[in-house]
Amino acid sequence: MSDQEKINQFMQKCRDKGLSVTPQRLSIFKALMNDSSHPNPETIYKGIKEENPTISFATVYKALETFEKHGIIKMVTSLHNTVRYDPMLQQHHHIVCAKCKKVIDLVDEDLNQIKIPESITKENQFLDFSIQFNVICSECRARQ
Amino acid sequence: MSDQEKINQFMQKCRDKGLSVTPQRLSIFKALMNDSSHPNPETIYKGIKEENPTISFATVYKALETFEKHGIIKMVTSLHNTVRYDPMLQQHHHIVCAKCKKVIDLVDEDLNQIKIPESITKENQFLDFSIQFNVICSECRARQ
DNA sequence: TATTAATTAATAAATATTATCAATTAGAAA
DNA sequence: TTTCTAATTGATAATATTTATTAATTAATA
Repeated sequence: MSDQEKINQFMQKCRDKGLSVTPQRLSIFKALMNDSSHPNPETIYKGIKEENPTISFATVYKALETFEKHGIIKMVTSLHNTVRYDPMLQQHHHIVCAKCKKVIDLVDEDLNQIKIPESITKENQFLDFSIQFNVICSECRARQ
Repeated sequence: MSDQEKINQFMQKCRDKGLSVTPQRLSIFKALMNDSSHPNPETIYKGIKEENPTISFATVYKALETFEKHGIIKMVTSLHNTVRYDPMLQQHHHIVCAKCKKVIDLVDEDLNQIKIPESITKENQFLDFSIQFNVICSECRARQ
């Protein structure tokens, strides 16, 4: 998809969701749309403030939150708010509630049998893997 | 494994790694060892300060970091330091460097075919899943 | 073009994490 | 058991990240 197509799609999504297309939001989206480095708000802010010297850091934060909430971009780090620890050392997977951030362990031998792509082991020192299942838990679903 | 066996194993690991077994560390480990809620440092701190009223929050932070570094516990949130965004909406997976926190996208149709365990879909509203491959990337490995 | 609700910029406040350092203590050695 | 030393702790300051507030501005609709 060309840049222009991505931009058009972005603007269409905003209209569909009732979001204003502001120059700030467009600038933030353009900074992210071809960036595969999974940047954080600060990196995006620094990347656009030359072109957009009056933009506020809080605007970047809020725009990214808004885009995510409306499914325009994804959050890599759904559990970033605080570090969380797990005493279980054996391989297992996590069921994560997107609302309340509850994390449930899932031990499942079948899931451990995934074939690790060679592209990973060729380029890197492989350590381990874990699957994150994103859900809305029954409590949160009931609460809606 | 009984609680006492877990504690003995913990103390043995500490000795093996040259870590002192302090009352504070023991208290922190005991709070975590049977806790499957994936707590954060604050929750652990609150849970033990009644028994251990002089313990400092920074001690809890540091002990947890130390345990993790030595493989005694696991961090659920290896990318918690800041929120990070991704413009790619199609299903994909992430290769994460444990050292530099670089995240590389991996689109792999085979990996998308995992059979979702029924225990997940029965109890929750399933949204999606993503596999995180933890590695040490070639740059970080070269740097060691 | 005028109106209005949404958005922005600036900044303060709140929250989370890390660093510093003097005092204390665990574990090794005598 | 006591002494010694390096590691650890507690207290707190510093930093980083995120969220809230609010007056001014602006995008989108009529």
